[in-house]
Parts: sequence; structure tokens; C-alpha cells
Amino acid sequence: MRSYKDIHNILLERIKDGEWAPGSLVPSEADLALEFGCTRVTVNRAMQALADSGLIERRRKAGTRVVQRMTRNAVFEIQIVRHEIEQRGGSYKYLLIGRSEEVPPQKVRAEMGLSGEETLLHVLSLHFADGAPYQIEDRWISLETVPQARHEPFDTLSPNEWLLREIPYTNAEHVFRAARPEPKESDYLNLGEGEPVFVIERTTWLSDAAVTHVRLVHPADSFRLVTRDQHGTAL
Amino acid sequence: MRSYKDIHNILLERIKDGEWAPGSLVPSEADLALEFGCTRVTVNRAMQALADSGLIERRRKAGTRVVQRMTRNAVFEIQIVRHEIEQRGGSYKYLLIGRSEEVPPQKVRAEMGLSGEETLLHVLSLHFADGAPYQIEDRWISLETVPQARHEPFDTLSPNEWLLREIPYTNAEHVFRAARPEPKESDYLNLGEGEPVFVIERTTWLSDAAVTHVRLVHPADSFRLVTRDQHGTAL
DNA sequence: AATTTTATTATGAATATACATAATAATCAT
DNA sequence: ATGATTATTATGTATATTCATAATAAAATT
Repeated sequence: MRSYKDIHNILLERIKDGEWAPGSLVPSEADLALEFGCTRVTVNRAMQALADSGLIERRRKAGTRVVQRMTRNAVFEIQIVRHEIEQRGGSYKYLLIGRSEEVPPQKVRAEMGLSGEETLLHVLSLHFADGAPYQIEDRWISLETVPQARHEPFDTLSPNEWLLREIPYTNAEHVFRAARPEPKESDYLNLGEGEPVFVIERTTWLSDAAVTHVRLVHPADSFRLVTRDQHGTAL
Repeated sequence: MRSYKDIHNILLERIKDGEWAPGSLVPSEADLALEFGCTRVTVNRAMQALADSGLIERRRKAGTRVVQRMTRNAVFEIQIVRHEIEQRGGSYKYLLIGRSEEVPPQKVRAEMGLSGEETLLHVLSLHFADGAPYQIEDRWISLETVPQARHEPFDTLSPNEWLLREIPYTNAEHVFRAARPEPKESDYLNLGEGEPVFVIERTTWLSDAAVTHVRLVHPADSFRLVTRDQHGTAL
């Protein structure tokens, strides 16, 4: 028996092989159902999977076309820093530098979509891999969205780990860039003269409420971001 | 009438709100079908979508659990450099620097999984935004996988654009990092003293055959990589 | 008691069927 | 010819039904 996954794979092959060229119209569900000797529903399930993964575009009556993509997606994993390091067999250490309640600078307020001048929890900390500084975590946490944070000392458990463990979030925005470190950052990371840093800025939200904004600063020579593979199945 | 998408969203809310905690067992399809007044099939469709997006894990008889994720995904778009620039309202220019057939260095061969010492097409080019250098494209193209490339001059159309338009690929691997530019790169990009670069290395594959490997080098102050939002639908 | 067999249960998946909806094509009235 | 109306068609989705499969629990056998 042919499952919808089989049909999905067959259709995928046809697209990959160029048999169905980008932009071309593919046969209707009814025709394919006839060809594969199954019902239209089964073909539909397979086609929907292809549409979900962005390979085809479907419109009622107009039919289904192979997308003429000018863009593709890549996916990378965000995980706890400790795991990042331990996974590579490195030894991990965490150090809290400062913890206070302050009104964040304008830039952070803008990123988090804060209108007023409420105080947030500001936590500055350092993550070490094999004894060497690996990441500065400069974080602001909304006490309105996450009041529990007020009672967390963050002296042994990093905000990174606590948040990922305890607080759900719905979406995140990232900015990655290369930069010259600020003097203080250069100090914390123990950087050589002229060594650049890799900066990740992440803002996370729970529905419409900002949860946290963090600036992660890494020495350039010890950090690389790698994407996972694509197109295995859906996605 | 409640569609499977409605049910998907309702269940998603329950996970987001923590009503269904990470690691907890969620009600069976049959129970949920009863609750929502629809058939099990509809619930199944919704649950499958959630499973596809990695929020729940399902096993026969064992039931369905909310994943206890320590990692989350982020997605970014790979698009044609020209579009990247024009989308921001910038003016785009392309310049071919060199085109030749050579045996690539060991590092590139390793990335592409090449065993022998076959010659690849090597294309070096520059992309400008508003007159200023924006990206160095240092690319190797497999003439075995993409023989058509041999007849492409790449003097007005960049390999980036030609490949994305003409050649399908199934998956890609990326590495991002901050680095100090090599002297030649600093030269091409017209960089100031000590200015770092943002480097993207991408290898793409068509099934098991390597298509191309490219090193993209950007001035740090003109480049930032931004992720798209998550959790809209699947993924 | 330990092991094997059987029954139960939850998810996975296919089928036939019915109706909804959006886009296009064909028809008709002006 | 032009514009409005209707028919057609492809996809979207829901339902009832059926069977498959994997994991667990219960029962039976040794």
C-alpha cells in the first residue's frame, strides 16, 4: 500500500530532478490519485506536506505550482550555553557579575517594545568553556511578564538556563553580527588586541508580552554558529 | 465549524500558557475529539501539525507528551544578494573578479566531500550596495553536478543568482562567524584598520552530490543577519 | 517466579463521501 | 464589446469507517 509519505517522496523526487520545473503547473490531485491508484485525499495529504515545506504553492481552481523560489530557509538550534559547551566535551563554568533592577537604555526598551520607563531585572554574567571566557550574557528580564525572576538569585543557575527551563515563549527575534568589542567586553573576554567578537542579540516574547532581551558576546575565534540540515522531511 | 487549524491553535495556546506543562501527558485523541465535538481524525490532523513543528512527541499506546525542550529553533532566509540589497532600497552592482577551473584547496574539498582531485569552477566576485563593497563571493561549483555552469560567463549575472534560479538543491549547511579579514579581503572590501568581517560559509547538496561551496565575506558594520519570526504555523 | 501469550489501547493511516470555497471560464444581457 | 451572472473546476476540509501497528497491561503457561 502506498502511504501519503511515499507519494510525498515521489513528488519530491520529481521536483528535485527537475521533472517538474520551478514555476510549472503540476497535475491535479484527481489525476495523481488516478496515477497512484489511491484516493484524492491521500494525494492531498502529500501535497499539503509539500506545500507546508514551501516547495509548492496551491490555489483553488488555479491548481498547484512548483515554487520559483528566490529564497530558501535555514534552521539553527538555540540551546542552553552549558549544553553547547558540554556537548563538545568541554568543561563549563558560570559566573554572576551583577544583578540589579534598573530602567534599561532606550535601545533595549525599543527592542522589547516597552513604552513606559519601568524597571527591569538586569543580569550580567559570564560563561566559561574549559576555563576560558566563552560568552558574556547581558540580559534584561521583564518583571511584569516574569515576576518569578525577582526571587531568583542567578548566582549558580544562569538566567539563560533558568528561562529556557521555566518560562515558555512563543517567538524570538535574533540579530547576528560581527563587531569590535567594547573595552569592558574585551576585558571580560580577555581578548587580544584587535580581536573581533560575534554578537547575538535575542528578544523573546510570550504572545505579545516581551519576556527578555539579551546580548551575547563571544570571542570570534571560539564561536561559530552552524545550521542544521534542511529538507529531510517537512519544513 | 471548528477546523483542524482552530484545534491546532487551541492546543498551541494550552502549551504556551503552561496549562499543559513540558513533559506532561496530553489527553488522548478520543478525549479531545469528545471535548471539541469533532471526530478523532480532525484532532489527529491538528496533533500531527503540532508534532511536525516539534512541540509534542507522540508514540502509539504511550500517548502524546509536550516536549521538554532544552533547544529551540530559529529560521532565517537565504535570498539572492541583489534582492537583499534592493529590498532595503539600496542600489546594487555586481563585479566579476575572476573565473577559472582549478583544483580547490583541501579545506573546500573536505567541506564538499570530494575524494579525488577533480577541477571545479572557481568564481570570485564582488557585490556592491550603494557603491560600497557589500560582499565578497568566493565560490566553487561542481562541474560534475552542474555541467551547465561551464558555459556561464558570470560576467553580469552572479553565480549566487544563477544557481538559486537554475539549480535545485536539497539541503545546505552554513557556518557563521566573525573574523579578521585576510589582507586581500580587506583590500576588496575597502576596510578600515582593525575592522572585522562577518563570514558565511555555505555548502549545498543535491541529494548526495555537492553542488557548490561558497565563502561570503561582509564588512561587519554593514551586515547583520536577522531571523524571521517563529511559531506562526508549522515549523 | 519468570516467561510467553493475549488483550487492550492510542496513535497512524487509507477510503468513500460530502460539502465549502476560490478562481477561472463560459454565458447572457445590456 | 462590456459587464454581470452562472457554471465549472481544483483545492480545502470534515465525517464516518476501517484496518494497521506499537506499546503496555493482563493472563496464562512453563
